[in-house]
Amino acid sequence: MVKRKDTQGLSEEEFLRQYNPNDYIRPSVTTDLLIVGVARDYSSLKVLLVKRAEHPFIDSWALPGGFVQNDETAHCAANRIMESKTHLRNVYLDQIYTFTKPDRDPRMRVMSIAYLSLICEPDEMEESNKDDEAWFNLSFTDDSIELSNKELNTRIVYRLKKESFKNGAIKYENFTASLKSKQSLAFDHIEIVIEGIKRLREQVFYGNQAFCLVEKTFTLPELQLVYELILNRPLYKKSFRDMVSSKISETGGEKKSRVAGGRKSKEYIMKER
Amino acid sequence: MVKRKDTQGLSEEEFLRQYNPNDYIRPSVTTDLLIVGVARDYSSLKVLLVKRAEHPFIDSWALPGGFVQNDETAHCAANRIMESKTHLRNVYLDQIYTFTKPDRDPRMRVMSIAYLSLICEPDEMEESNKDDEAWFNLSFTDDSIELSNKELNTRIVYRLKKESFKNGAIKYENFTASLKSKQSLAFDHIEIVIEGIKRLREQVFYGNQAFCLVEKTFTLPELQLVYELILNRPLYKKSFRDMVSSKISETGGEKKSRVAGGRKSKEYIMKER
DNA sequence: ATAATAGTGTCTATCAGACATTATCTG
DNA sequence: CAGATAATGTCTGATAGACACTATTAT
Repeated sequence: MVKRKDTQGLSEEEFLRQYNPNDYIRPSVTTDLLIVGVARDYSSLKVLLVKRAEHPFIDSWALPGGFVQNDETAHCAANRIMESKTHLRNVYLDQIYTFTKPDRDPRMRVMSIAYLSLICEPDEMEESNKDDEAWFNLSFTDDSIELSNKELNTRIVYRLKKESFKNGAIKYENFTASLKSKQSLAFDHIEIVIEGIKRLREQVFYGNQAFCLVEKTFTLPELQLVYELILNRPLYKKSFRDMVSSKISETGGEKKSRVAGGRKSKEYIMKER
Repeated sequence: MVKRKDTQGLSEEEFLRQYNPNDYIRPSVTTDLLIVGVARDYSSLKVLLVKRAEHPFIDSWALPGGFVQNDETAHCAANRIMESKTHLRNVYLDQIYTFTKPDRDPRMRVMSIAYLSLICEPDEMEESNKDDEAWFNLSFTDDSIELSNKELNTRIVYRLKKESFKNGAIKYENFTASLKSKQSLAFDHIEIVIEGIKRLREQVFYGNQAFCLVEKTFTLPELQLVYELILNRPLYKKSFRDMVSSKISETGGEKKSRVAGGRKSKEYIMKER
């Protein structure tokens, strides 16, 4: 086979030798993680935040993240960061969006590939409340988004405004956030939170993401609470049970709810296949 | 307000001055576009490909793309590339996925932020068949994906295999492609095509993407054909019309279909709101 | 017994699938 | 009129919403 020469009369080996990567801009690339869990009493969703010890945004809370290294994909980097923060492996991890505003980091051009992670580790969660790493309650309505931690006496609140713009022929709804509290999230991380939860809401009814937020065996009241937290609206018990019935099977076991009184719940497990 | 010093005792200005961006890997970042249109006779989806004139993958067909420049977002870059290729502005453009395999470009580390674009320009399409830029027919089944152009006598065919893997607690279906033709797509662009069409299929029923692929006014037979091309299955006429009825309104006009015989179609326009 | 929670039954409205029928156009 | 295409009618089965009712537990 004849070696094909290009427009400058170079073969592939010659081309690669003379090629100078510095002719193009080369931003730094990080992976930021929206790690979502559920409070032990199913009263709210939880998000893991870390307190920045360095400039820029020193002392602000941020999503855990880090630079993508040589010889690893962004997904590998997300897994690596995930394990270093939570000591969990093989958890749900899905690429959400890549954020590329030129000024999103004051140091230099940094693009961030955002990932959504869903975990169920209620025990780990409580004990891991260090000073620089904590689980925040997440509340996300149409008007506002709030990340709060009582022990740390910290509230991060943004007001949300729905804006619609055109994308080609079709209308597109989007949230814009404006800070309402003293504390704020570092960088553009509020946008990552918004985009991540939006995607989770869109997918949870047709996918099985909710099952990542409960334990391996679970009761239907528990699973329903998780759906309700994600969708931020109450669901009818019967309709919900009909909806999930094809995805689950009984284990035969029973579980007592944490509250006083009431009948025992049947225990279920996610159906294989 | 007192300037906050970090762990090394630096203020923010001092920190930014001593910060060295070269401490981290900095890949090149490109935007690649899956530009989708529809054949004038609604017989197939079309994808715009460009023939590579340089190494690597010289003479292979590739998705249009380019490096993200300083002071522009990836979305801006996608718009810029879009305009340079099609002379169209304000078309549908949606970020699909960011591809980051370390060896996806033999020259150096290049990450690609992939965008899906939907356009309706049947007249432009035909005339713009240059040697190094052409519209290919796209056929995408569960078994295979094929990009073909009759005038250029070029067929690019991949066999598809469904693979399922675990993402946390849930199963995830994925396509892996293996080349079946002499010609192939450059880089990992087949993965971009697969991911883009997958996303389009998932969204078209709940979103309004199909309206980007027909003209401003359209008939229901035309719109149904577009849905059927995207979903790769026939739809029942009545169910389809019930489904879209809330999204459209009659213009009062009528249109004759291109074929001989048959009743005139009513003309519709997408409902504002 | 009472309050609290878990689980079922059933009616309605909606909607996709399936197929049949009517309407309008060309030649 | 025949053949082709557009538009509509109607039946069925599945399912979400809404609400009522029964079952089981702790105090």
